[in-house]
Amino acid sequence: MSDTRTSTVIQEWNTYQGQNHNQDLNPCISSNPASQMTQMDMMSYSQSQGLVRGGGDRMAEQHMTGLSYLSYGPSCLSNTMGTGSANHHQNQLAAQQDFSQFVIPSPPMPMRAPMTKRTLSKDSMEYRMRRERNNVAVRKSRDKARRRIVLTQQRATHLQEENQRLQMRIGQLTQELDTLKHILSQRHVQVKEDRATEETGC
Amino acid sequence: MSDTRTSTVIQEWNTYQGQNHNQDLNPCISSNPASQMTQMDMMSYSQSQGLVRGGGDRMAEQHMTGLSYLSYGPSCLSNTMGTGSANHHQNQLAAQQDFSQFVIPSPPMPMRAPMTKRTLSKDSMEYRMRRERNNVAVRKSRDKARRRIVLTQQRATHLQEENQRLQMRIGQLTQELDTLKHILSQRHVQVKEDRATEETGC
DNA sequence: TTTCATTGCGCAATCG
DNA sequence: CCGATTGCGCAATGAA
Repeated sequence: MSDTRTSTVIQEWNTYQGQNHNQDLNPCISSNPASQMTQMDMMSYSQSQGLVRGGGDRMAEQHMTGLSYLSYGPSCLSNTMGTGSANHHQNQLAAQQDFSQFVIPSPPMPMRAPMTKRTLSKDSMEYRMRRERNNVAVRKSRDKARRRIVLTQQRATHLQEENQRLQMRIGQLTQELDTLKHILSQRHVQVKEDRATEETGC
Repeated sequence: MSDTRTSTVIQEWNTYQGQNHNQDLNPCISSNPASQMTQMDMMSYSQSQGLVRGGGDRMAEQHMTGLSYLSYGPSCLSNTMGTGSANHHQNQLAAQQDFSQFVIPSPPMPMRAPMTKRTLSKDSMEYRMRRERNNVAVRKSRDKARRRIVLTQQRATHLQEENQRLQMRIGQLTQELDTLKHILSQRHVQVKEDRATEETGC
């Protein structure tokens, strides 16, 4: 599943635009989030939702087998592209590079309206709320997974130890059993001898 | 470590920009993936190493506390923002909100030139190459982790079963031992009685 | 310093 | 519709 996409990403990066994105903490800026609103630029169009990216399109796009993406001119895409997630998916698709066939050929495709349902936006408070809740859930889920892994590991270790104790115990019991069996066999001989003596004696 | 960032994210989202990103697997494309990556992954790219990659900037950026980024005009930043990762770090730091003290006060800080070395990428082929190699490494590492987890789970299950078998074996041996001990004790009594009889008989 | 390996994290798609 | 999971890419960090 994961092997094929390696090189493909590379081509996609071409579509990237400058985006310095980031940086982590710039002291001045980060301090007051508000300041950054710089980005508004993006929202200028983004939430307009109907237009360019709205969440709606998101859904539509996904199932469109990437057709919608073809339309991306390097120009429009370039600046809106997200760094993180945006890429992955495209990569996977782009990797094969043979989308040309899909572009026109598909007739049966329903191709739903781009943003039928919601504004979904990126800018919407709604969106951020959802994202934040999901992030919390993700952290929770991962903590749980981590704990589970540790417990399983400990359980295995414990069982391994107990196992050795049991093996040892079995060794002891077997030994003891052998001893008793030997004694018993000796006893048996003794009895016979006694009887013989007994008879002779009389 | 992970607790504080919850709310902070919200503010950061302002910086977000649109990005449609997306899409996952195109049926046609995804078809052959997986297969082998397991072993070849390591060597596949490893040897390419010599050419482009500079790497230097990455380090620089990280530890510059973002100073170099300040130079970024809001304009360029706004649209270029990455969706995914860029945020986190900001969050973590932003959460503390007391960076103002660091901004000016730190005199000893070397503060290297903003973009002295390289264009800093994002657009650079170099950057993409590095990212892609890391993505491969990450997938490899996670597959490994997943396999390890499964194996540990199986090991635990196996040990548990063996454990039960051993317990049962111990039960059998103990039982057998008790039986023999009983028989022996009886024999002992028998011998005494015999002797008594013997004496009396004469 | 550079490379690969790990790890924490957010995003988006899916699953219950 | 919501939280839980999961695969994925990014960036920081560890180790060689």
